[in-house]
Amino acid sequence: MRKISESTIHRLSLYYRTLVSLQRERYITVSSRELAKRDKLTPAQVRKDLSFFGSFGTRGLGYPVNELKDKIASILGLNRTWNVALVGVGNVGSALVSYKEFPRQGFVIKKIFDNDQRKIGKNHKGILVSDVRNLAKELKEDRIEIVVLAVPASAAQSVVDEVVSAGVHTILNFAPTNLKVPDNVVLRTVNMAMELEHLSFALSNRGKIKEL
Amino acid sequence: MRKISESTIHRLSLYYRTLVSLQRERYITVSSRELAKRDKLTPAQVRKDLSFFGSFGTRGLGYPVNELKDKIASILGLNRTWNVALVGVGNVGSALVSYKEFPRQGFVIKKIFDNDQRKIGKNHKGILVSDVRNLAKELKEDRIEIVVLAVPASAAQSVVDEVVSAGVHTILNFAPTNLKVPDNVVLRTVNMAMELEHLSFALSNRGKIKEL
DNA sequence: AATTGTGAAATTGTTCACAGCA
DNA sequence: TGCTGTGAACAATTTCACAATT
Repeated sequence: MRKISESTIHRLSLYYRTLVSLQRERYITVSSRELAKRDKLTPAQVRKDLSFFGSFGTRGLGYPVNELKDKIASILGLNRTWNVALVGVGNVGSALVSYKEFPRQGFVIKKIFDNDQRKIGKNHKGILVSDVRNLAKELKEDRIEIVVLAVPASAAQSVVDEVVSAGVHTILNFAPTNLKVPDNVVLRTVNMAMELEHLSFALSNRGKIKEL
Repeated sequence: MRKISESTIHRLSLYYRTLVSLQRERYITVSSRELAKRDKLTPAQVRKDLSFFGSFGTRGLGYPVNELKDKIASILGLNRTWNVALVGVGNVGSALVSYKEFPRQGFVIKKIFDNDQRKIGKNHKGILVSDVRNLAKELKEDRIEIVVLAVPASAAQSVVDEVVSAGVHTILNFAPTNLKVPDNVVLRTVNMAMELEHLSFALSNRGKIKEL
């Protein structure tokens, strides 16, 4: 099977959301043209993306919404639940605990860690905050598969090192810092300042930007 | 001038951060090799990117850290401040108000809006929360240039419509929904569930992913 | 000697255009 | 007829490789 690029995965995520909407709107089938329109892509792109995974469409008719949604869910790993741990329950961490899309898509926060004695032992949405000193032990005990990092930049690298050594190889980082991880670790960093920089770039360079 | 692609802007943001670090580490010059290493890119890529904007480097020596940082700051529009308004001060909004990177990079939250009477009039980090019913008027009065949207998905489209009609054409959206905007509006959406989907995809398809 | 700047080559990603099927 | 699936054409991006410069 040909490898799938980052941008294809991103588009699959878009298709997934659009298919959920179409399902709510009682669509039975959908054409590549309609999918493309809703996600601001071209019909050819949609067909190319989907043809990666087999022939789901019916010529003349389009794609069956339910089936396609389930197929994409399964490709994205959304047809099951994932054990997630959150490290750092400050401003960003608290927002993430309440983020309803996570459980909806199967991302279940099983553990919360912090290093602040005032927070440890407290309850966040039904989850007791653990002492980060027990991080490695508890990550293993609870078979955590994904760690979400919402600690200050200064603490991020040492937490990552411990997470990795505890055997968790999939990390979503919200700390605004570059982290070093071994090659076998999948690390994604979300940096909100960098998102704003795209906008200030666009404002500063109206017309020079190629695509949104 | 050739147009700059999305991914080039993203890399410029990376370089900017790395140059800030290098400055703190008292580097005077830096080679494309060192920059590439820190940002997990290739030296050729770094040189190609930077050569877009002129010849800053010195052959045999590398790039002057301070000058290059300032140059990239100016390309990204970070050499000035931007008036930002936040709409929605729930979990995500509260986190954004406290996000220290924003003011550091010149993104100054001048106004906060909400539709919850219990929140209106209250103070968030020194900013009074305004009634969202006055949105258009106050966006204009305060010459807001960027709006950050942190409202529930169900409210997002109507807020966007009002923001656009008030003349603000640059929006960062945290609501997990697809928004329609006119072509002249720059809209970026950050969807944390989609970020996690990349990770669940990676976990489900170890080996099929092309790049991180 | 070290490192930039850059055309040319290689690779990757997107769109076209049409055969094939319901 | 309408729409998928896909090889081929095209476009964009990345990497190579080396002359130019300090």
